[in-house]
Amino acid sequence: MDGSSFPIARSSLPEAAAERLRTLIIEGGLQPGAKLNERELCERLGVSRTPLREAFRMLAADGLLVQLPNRGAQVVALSPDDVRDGFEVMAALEGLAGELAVARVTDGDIVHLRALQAEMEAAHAQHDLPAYYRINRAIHDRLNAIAGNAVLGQTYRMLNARLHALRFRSNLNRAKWDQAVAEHRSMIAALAARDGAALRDLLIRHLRAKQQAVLATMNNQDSEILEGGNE
Amino acid sequence: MDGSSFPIARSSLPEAAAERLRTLIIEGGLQPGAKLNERELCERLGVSRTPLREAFRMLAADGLLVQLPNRGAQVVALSPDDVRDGFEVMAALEGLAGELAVARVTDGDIVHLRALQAEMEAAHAQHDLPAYYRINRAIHDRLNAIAGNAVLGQTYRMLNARLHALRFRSNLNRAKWDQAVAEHRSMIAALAARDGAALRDLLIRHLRAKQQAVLATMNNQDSEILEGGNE
DNA sequence: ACTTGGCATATTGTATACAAAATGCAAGTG
DNA sequence: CACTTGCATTTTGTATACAATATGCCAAGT
Repeated sequence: MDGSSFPIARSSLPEAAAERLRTLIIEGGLQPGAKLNERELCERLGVSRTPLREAFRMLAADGLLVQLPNRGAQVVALSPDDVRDGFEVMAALEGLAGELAVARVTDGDIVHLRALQAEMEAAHAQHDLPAYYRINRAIHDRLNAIAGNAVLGQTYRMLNARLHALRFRSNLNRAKWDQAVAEHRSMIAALAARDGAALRDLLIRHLRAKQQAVLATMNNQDSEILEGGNE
Repeated sequence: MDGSSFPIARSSLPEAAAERLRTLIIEGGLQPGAKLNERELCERLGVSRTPLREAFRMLAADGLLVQLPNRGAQVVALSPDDVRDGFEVMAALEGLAGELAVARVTDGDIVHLRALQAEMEAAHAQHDLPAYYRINRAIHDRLNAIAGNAVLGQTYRMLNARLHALRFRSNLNRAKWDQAVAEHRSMIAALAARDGAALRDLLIRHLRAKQQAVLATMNNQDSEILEGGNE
């Protein structure tokens, strides 16, 4: 369940195909709602239909695509409700991660997180949005790792994959970005102070802000997103 | 994501096979740690290997079995840590469900839940443990439905499937059973009073109690569970 | 002109044949 | 006698052929 006992490697053709598809979906190479032709994808990925279909099942389980019976698979198109719901659950999970992390965090962890925070502030100062996203994700992943709950980590990653595609499309304005960076600072402070309730609160509010930002962006681009991407 | 838009049916051979395997695993027909021979299962389920393997992928995504590369699939054997972690996440999710449910619950829902509660008390009075489990599950499912968060519902069901197998094996003693029934009564009261914080608290404590019960049972039967099932 | 039925095509679903990898056993060697 | 090494067997992984289902088009009828 935690993956720590896996002997050495964990690669296989279906997993590799799933990974390629995952990044294609998340980074926009495959538009939401696009239907996935098996043969075409077979050629593109250089695999046969059998492993590709297993990859489909994996991604469907992750919620990245839906499989209609006898009608193939298509990239999931999240409705505003799905986004609202997803972030609500993410907020609860992150809140739990915060509470658990406080109970297990070491001084070394704090040092590490402060270093990441410094990197984030640098990226912020240089207006480097991709770097910001990367470091942001690293911080949240780190927090989950500190929480030391394998099930939480797995659930978190799964949900995150689904929502990550959207965050890429959210246009973070300056004020919100400033605020997000400040929130991260407070979060690390709460963790260092071992204040679980405060950290939980901060994380939930942080996620709510992200939720609002993404929903606002979605509504602006709604027509565009809903119409596009079908063949 | 919420499944409400699915035209009519949702059956297919892989799904049917997955469903059969799921119940086999949950109800103990397949022991934890047991390795699944593809050909043998093909004959037992009357399907070919291709759909069976897709069923494997689905169940692996649900965390009900693990797939080792080139070494087949085996029923997951949850460690005590996995159980602890799983219930921790379940508690957080149920807590969220409680909060959300308070915001959306109707009087009709309350009537329905009270009816279920009455059934539960009857089962309890008659020492009908299977009925109790069934109704218990119905109540929690209902609460999740009222919460109206599709992502939460899906995540909940997935985790629940994993832990359900264990709950079957937990030997509920009289005192704990009494307490659980009483807790359900309080939960419905809190919901009727629209007291989200209280309901959240009750649910989390309720899950913690279950966690403790299952963990205690696991430790008692540890040797049995860990040794058994590998032919 | 619009709908409806049926046919041709394309696409998904399943079974199976073949390839590759792992497992277990036996024989040989230190 | 323990350990290793190679072979035979079993089991999993992948490709592909065949079947079933859906899709789109065209024609015929209202």
